[in-house]
Amino acid sequence: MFKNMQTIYNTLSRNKEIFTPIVAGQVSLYSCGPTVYDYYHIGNARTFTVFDMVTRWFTATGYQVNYVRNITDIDDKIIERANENNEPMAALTARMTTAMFDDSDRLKLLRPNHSPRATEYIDAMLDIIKRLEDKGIAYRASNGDVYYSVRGFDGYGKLSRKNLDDLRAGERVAVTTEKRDPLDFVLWKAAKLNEPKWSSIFGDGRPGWHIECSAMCQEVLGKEIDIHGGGWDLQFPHHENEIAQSEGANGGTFAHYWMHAAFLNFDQEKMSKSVGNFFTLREVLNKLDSVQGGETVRFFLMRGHYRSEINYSWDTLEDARQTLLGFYIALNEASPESSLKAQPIDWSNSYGARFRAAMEDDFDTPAAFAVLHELRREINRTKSLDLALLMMSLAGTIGLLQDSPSEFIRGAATDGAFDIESLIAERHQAKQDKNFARADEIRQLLDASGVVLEDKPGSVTVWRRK
RNA sequence: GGCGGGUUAGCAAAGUGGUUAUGCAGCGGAUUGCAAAUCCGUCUACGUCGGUUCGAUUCCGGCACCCGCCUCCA
Repeated sequence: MFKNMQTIYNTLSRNKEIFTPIVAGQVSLYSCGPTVYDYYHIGNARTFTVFDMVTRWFTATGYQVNYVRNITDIDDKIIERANENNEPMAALTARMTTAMFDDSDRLKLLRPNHSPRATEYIDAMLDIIKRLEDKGIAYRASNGDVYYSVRGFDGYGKLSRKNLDDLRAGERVAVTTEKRDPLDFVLWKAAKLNEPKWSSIFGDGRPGWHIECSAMCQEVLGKEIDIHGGGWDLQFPHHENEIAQSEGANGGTFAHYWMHAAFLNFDQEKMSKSVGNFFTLREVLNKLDSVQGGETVRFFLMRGHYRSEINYSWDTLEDARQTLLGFYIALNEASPESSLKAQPIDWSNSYGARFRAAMEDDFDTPAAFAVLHELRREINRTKSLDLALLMMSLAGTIGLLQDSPSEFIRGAATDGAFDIESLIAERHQAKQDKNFARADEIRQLLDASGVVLEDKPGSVTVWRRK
């Protein structure tokens, strides 16, 4: 039933190609999730939003998507933070996992089909490590760690197009004498004092970071998946290492397509926790209107193509909000009373066809939005309910414009201590009395507290948030 | 040093070998008591130097600048 072309940027080939799933009509998607030691920042939010968009789009066009986003709940940073907080590690990760889902709900992210936690897959990790050891591409070091031997896997570097000798030339990693090659990475870390540990045939210890994703992906989705995603910074070494581990242990092709979301920058620089120039999503949302904020951030994050870096600033966020508001105003004008519900889409429609063509060209959301803007103009011209339904249905395929227009445009309660309706009534009377000075005074009063009045035909005045 | 990405009008952001991207802002007009919203119209582009071509922002090469990865990182 679904025959149209899909192209996905494939970082292995550098070319756009026709997307061909392993099983017709189904998409298995694994995206690296957060390490739950703190609230996540809006850079993380971008990546999550990208894969939420991908999931929704595939679903909207007839695929059955199995979307997995893991939760890393064992890691150096978690241990460190738990110690700092004097809090049990499990309490910290539980708290941050809950916060992560709360924040994600506010961003209107769909819950992934599965959100596996690393600590629940230790056995699967150990099993992979054992198989790698059996194949001679993992080895036990004298300090009790188990390492992956990058020289033992032919394809090492194929994703990030790095070669081992170049990497050696620029080596900046402190060389551990335990490693046979400086680029070998740890699969199993020998237990240390006061750190969580699991017993294993390799001795007590805990897993390295990279093996966690290989194991969770394999256990939940299988040894071969359609799409693997994450942020650009994960391409090397994390994803390269995942390939080395999974293909090293299982053979075959681990992931058929790799999608990497570009960075969200601040002051033209990558936003990251290690640099400290980051804003948490909840911090940003708390500064925005509680009704409009979530979708504003979501829309802002999708205004750039997922492979292009975008810059976060208050101005670009506000620009996104104004634009989004314009869509909702058009919907509200077309359907002031009833709330709209997304409908099945007629893709042969000119707008639908072009929106779809844009999305199928490697998820070109900016081009898709251009089509929505055309629709918006036509809706404003005609007040067509059908077109309004089409616009919100199209936008709905990627999780936008699903709120009640009348509620969205008004936003949360205003901070001014005004009875807006009675002021509107008073202004209406003033206008009838030709007392325009008072009428304007009322409008300015409300405007100062962020409420805009609009006079409609038939002596109707409506208000919305500025 | 190795590898990768980028440079589009005031800002944001797509895309294309020749024909309007788009949004926000600006300007002119319609509408309005005045506004707002909306509609109509409209001005600012493709880093730089060469090459290929009838024609390049778009392909190729050099250069400059910016960013990222190579260390935990979305």
